[in-house]
Amino acid sequence: MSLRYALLGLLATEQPATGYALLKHFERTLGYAWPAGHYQIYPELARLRDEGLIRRVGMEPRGAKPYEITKAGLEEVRRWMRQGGPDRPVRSAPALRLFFLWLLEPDEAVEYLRSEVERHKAVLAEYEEIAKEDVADVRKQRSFRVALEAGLRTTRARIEFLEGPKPATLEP
Amino acid sequence: MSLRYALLGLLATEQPATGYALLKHFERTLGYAWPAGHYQIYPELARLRDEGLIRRVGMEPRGAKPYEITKAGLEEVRRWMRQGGPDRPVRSAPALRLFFLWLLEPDEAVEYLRSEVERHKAVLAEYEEIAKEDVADVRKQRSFRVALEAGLRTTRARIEFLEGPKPATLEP
DNA sequence: ACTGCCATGTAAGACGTTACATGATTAA
DNA sequence: TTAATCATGTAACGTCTTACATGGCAGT
Repeated sequence: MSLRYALLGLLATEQPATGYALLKHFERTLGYAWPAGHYQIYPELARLRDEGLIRRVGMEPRGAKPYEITKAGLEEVRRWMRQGGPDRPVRSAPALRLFFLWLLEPDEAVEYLRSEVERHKAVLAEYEEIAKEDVADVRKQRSFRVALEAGLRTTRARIEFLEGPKPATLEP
Repeated sequence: MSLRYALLGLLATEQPATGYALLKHFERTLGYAWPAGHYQIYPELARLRDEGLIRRVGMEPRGAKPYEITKAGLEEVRRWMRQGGPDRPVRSAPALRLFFLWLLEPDEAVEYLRSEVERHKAVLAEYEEIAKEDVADVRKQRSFRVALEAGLRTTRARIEFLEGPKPATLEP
């Protein structure tokens, strides 16, 4: 049920937007917190429209359909922000693999941890790229910087952990 | 598809175990990385058995059915560990909410961040509890301590972030 | 003409959650 | 005998992924 709030939140931030424009936001930033593809976005927008939480406005060139959030939609997403959880718990396959590192030969485990460091460093580089580009500092967009900062910090913490002296713990 | 590897990994770690015993492991430790309920575990065990990755052994008091991993199962989970991703991306509703903090009044936002700190501190306390109890240090269980340490570190990083000076950023 | 990106949608299947359902054993 | 915990399962429903499918417009 979080996808709808992601869409409502984006539409509250950037008034009229097409499904495609929203998709690009997921690819660039939001997707790090809640990934979604076009196959999910278009049907959900139709549902939100049917429920009166968003509405179609005008028309754009290639059959693009811009939407804006309604008063009811804004109330709905605010309600979600206020009442908070309980949310679906987070699932992470990389975290799961840590439990079973002993199944690998020690050198394989070391190699695995190294590859994880690389993966995280790539993510970090993407975050830093976004931090550079995204100089927008109007009130509405400041939350994006808060979210970005959270991403930067936890990613750095993971890298620190992965580069620490754990491999030794995995010897026989 | 990660649930099956979680089950195979657990069965590799603790030889004969019933579905119920595995469930308890999810509740206590594994669930922080990959939650699962009995409604998922029992059908998946049946599938793994049909595929010859685990097998039934003996019987226990109240209709409990102990399983152990087969050679094929061990190979399968090792394969999963080696080849790594691509995994399904992580979804986090709390991370999503950070993007839309501006929808709340500044004092509500501060209150929300405070409640998140509390939630994370509660998780941290649970991790620390597990760290105390779980003194098992046989080879097979050492990976559990690695996973635990990862959880401790990222949770601490999030608390540090949430307690930092962000609220100011959210003023009008 | 062709390539690439813009832009939207659906169908089938995999995966996950909630609710329903049942019975065995132990401790108070 | 009653409550709690052990122990297993299924059905209906919701969400997510993969694959299929289509057309508009711009640049080369």
